[in-house]
Amino acid sequence: MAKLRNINRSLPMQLLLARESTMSLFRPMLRSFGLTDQQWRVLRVLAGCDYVEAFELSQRSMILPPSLTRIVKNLEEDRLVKRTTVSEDQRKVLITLTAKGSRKYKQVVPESEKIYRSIEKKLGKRELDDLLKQLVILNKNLEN
Amino acid sequence: MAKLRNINRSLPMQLLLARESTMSLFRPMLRSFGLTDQQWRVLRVLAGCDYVEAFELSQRSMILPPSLTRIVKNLEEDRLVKRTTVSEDQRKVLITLTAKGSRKYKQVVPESEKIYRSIEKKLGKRELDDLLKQLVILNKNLEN
DNA sequence: TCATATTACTTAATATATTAAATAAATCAA
DNA sequence: TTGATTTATTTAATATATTAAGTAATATGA
Repeated sequence: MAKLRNINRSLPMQLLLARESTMSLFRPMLRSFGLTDQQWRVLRVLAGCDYVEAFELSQRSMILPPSLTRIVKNLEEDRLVKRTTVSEDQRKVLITLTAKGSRKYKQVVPESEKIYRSIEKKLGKRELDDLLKQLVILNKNLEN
Repeated sequence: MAKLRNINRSLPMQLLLARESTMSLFRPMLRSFGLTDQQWRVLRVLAGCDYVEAFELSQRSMILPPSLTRIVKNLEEDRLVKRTTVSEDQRKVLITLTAKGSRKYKQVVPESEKIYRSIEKKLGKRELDDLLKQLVILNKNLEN
């Protein structure tokens, strides 16, 4: 019978496993702040600039527009972000962090970095840097 | 303001991006066979053995039990898999591939390998092997 | 034996992913 | 200028993820 390559030699499966074993270290911390993984990705992008258009936010947080619509709606209900429209182009929606959202972000950052450093310790700084470098190259070479 | 590391230096984000850029190459092919990513992961595990218990299938396909329940139900409706119980322990559910499921699997394998080889070509075989090796190490070192 | 705990899985509730279709504003072409 | 197209986002429908709770079968211990 035609057989597929073993899990250990499957790039998609190893990436899935790696993403999961990594995120499982951050998830309890994020949950303790009442945040989902995706909500944190959104806050993180917003913290880097004054406002972002929905489409750009979608790309930078790696969340497709339909999901983003709901996620932003939920974050808005939690008063962590605010949506506004611009008169120049009324199709566009600008999203910004509220003061409350900014405070939340500042609370999470040091905890996130703490976890990151523990990963660095487990894997070795050089090994981690090397892996990151290769992932960046892969992402560049496979981008459509 | 406390700032988080850049996306390019974030392991979770680079892994997410890498997983996505890789899977986006397989997805259209899987869809053309009427399969979701997760359904394919299930078929793939089942093809490797005569039958699997639900819990083991859950682990090996990296799908949590509640999701697996529905996915197997859908695959069963499509007549690609079959569920049976054993009299020794009536809590357990065994899942097996049907003849139709096995045919589907055999159709997908060569297409999957074709895509895999094109990735190998884009990234270079040595680079890909090296990356895989590092991911396996990461997964071993971070496993709880 | 019988109450208790554990195991294996399912159900439920909420959040997200994916694809297609809809909507509304802006742009373009004749 | 107006009808067609494009752009930006949302809605809809179905599939999956996550966490907690529920159910039924099995194992354990007094």
